[in-house]
Amino acid sequence: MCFSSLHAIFARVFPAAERQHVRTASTKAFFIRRYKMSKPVLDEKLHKIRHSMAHVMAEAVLQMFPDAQIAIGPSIENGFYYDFDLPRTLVPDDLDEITERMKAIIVEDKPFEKNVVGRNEAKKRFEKQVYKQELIDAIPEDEEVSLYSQGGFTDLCRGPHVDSTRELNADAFKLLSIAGAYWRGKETNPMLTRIYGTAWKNPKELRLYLKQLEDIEKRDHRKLGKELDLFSLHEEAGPGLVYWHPKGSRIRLAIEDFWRDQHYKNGYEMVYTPHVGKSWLWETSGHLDFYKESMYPPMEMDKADYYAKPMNCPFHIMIYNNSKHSYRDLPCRWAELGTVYRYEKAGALHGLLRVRGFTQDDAHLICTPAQMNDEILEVLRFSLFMLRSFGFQDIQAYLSTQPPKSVGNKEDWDSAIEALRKAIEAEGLEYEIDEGGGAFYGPKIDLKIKDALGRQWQLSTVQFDFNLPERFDMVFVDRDGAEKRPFVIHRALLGSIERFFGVLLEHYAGAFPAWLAAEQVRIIPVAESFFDYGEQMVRLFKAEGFRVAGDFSSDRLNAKIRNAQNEKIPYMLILGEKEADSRSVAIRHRSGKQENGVPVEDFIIRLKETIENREA
RNA sequence: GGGGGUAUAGCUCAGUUGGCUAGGAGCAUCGGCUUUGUAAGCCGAGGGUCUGGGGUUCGAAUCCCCAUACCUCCA
Repeated sequence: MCFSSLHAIFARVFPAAERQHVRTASTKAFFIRRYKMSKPVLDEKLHKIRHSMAHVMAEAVLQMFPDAQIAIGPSIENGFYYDFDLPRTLVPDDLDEITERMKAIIVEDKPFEKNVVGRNEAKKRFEKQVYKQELIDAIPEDEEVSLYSQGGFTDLCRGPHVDSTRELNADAFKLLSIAGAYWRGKETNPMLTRIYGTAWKNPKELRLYLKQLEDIEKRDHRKLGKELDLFSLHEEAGPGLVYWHPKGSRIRLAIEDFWRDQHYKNGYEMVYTPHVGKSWLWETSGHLDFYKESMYPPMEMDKADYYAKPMNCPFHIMIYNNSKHSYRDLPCRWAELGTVYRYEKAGALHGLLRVRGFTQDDAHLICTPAQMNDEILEVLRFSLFMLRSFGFQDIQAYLSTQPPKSVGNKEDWDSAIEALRKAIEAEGLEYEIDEGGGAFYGPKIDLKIKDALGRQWQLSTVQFDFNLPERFDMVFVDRDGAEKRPFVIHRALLGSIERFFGVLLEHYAGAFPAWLAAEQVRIIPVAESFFDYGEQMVRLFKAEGFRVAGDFSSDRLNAKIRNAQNEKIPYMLILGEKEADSRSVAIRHRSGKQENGVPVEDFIIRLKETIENREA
């Protein structure tokens, strides 16, 4: 095999199952590039406003630092940025001054004027601007070089802009942050200072957007995880490694129980495999050639190197290769909640969303070529069922096809891609094709969901592998007695449990539906004299299989309700004289809705149904 | 890995231009009292190497340097 940048390819997509993605502007940009997503309906006016704001900001910054080098300043989703090379680093207070200067420029009502100039003139105009020189050189010969000016500021720019700064609203923008950014996004280039801002047509839109940012902050899984006592991370014990607390574990187990249950119902078997493997395994799989930098360093024992597993696939293949397989045994569908370890760069770690140790809801489908179509259709159907079960209805598919450099023959690729495409269409999913975007070892489907705030997250992935069967010399004995190569399909439905949990936590803002809630029912006696009845109820609900706890503290009723409400427990049962006398419960729903005098047995039946149906 | 920011009690945070021994606050915890109806009952107690290490200074939570982690952005 000879691939020019195999490592890069491998790192980018190897079991895409496992690539973790963080929700950031850059990730969004990444997806847009990668999947050539249909552009969102662009509001031309907003685009002009934001782009023009960037120029105004550049003018303001140049007023403060006449010697600043200016790089690029585009409009982006929700706003704009501009990159500068400044004589000193900016501090947050500088944003206030820049903002004031921008407001002053805006009210001056300066027209934006376009000038098409020759290359040489452009280079002369930006004599002292090294980045602009580079940009001018990069403009293709057949393209015009245009300059835009407002007042005293001129920038090399393709446009378009608003006609005058008057069209910008001085109260509808806000500078948000200062960040470092590499010139042209290359790690080896100098680091520039980037200022991010948001800009809108009017102050009301700005307020709405800032409110939305607040909402996102409130739902932050790191914050909720702490408040609800679900999980923690400990720098002194190793960054990027998750500790699941009892309440978080209950929710996780609810997810996993459902997951296992559904896998058995869908024809899977569970396997367990080791957490470490000798270098032979990783040499055979190719990981040591192409993935080593993402692996934990080896542990030496008995003169052999052992590596913590970054993926589960080689282990599943070992099980397969342990015996001869007839075509009659296939397909094998082997699933494992396999915990893997990967070295993520320090700056990349982020709560549960990007960690160094995580549990994939992994499975490998090993099938004959003839079974491929059915397997793909089935696994896609199963993925959708799982995602919908967790409350995600808005799902989009991305199909990635054969890149220029790849293993396997063209016919296999084509038929695999065709199978993936047919399956997507059979399920009636919206999808986009990323031509040449597959891994070097096979095409894939990724599924992305939209959460309660409309943010996209990639969860499921279904990925062909024409590489590992070769490397491990996997075979099955066909009807004609000949040994043939099976197909291997990697797939993860939820992605990783850690990441999925983080997404779910933000999606529900911590208020999990009853079937997932760490505590489903809180028993609250109104006074000490009803503790007996309360304890009786706790025993009863436990015996019925519910996750229940009683509040027998000396707090007053109001405080008990407040605590349960803050813990986002779906049902509070308030018990006093009336209830004890009639063996009933007064139900306070998390929503605030109240039902009094419900017979205990009735409530138990109802709650069982709610949980069984996975209702909110 | 790089730029910038941050690090004070279990949590959320005060702590002025460096000035007595952090007389820190609320929540949480513990103890006592109290408690019959839908989002905080009262009183008291314990809890800190101010992230770690170095430096400046008569004196450092406060200023400087290094390290670590976290946040954010870039990759």
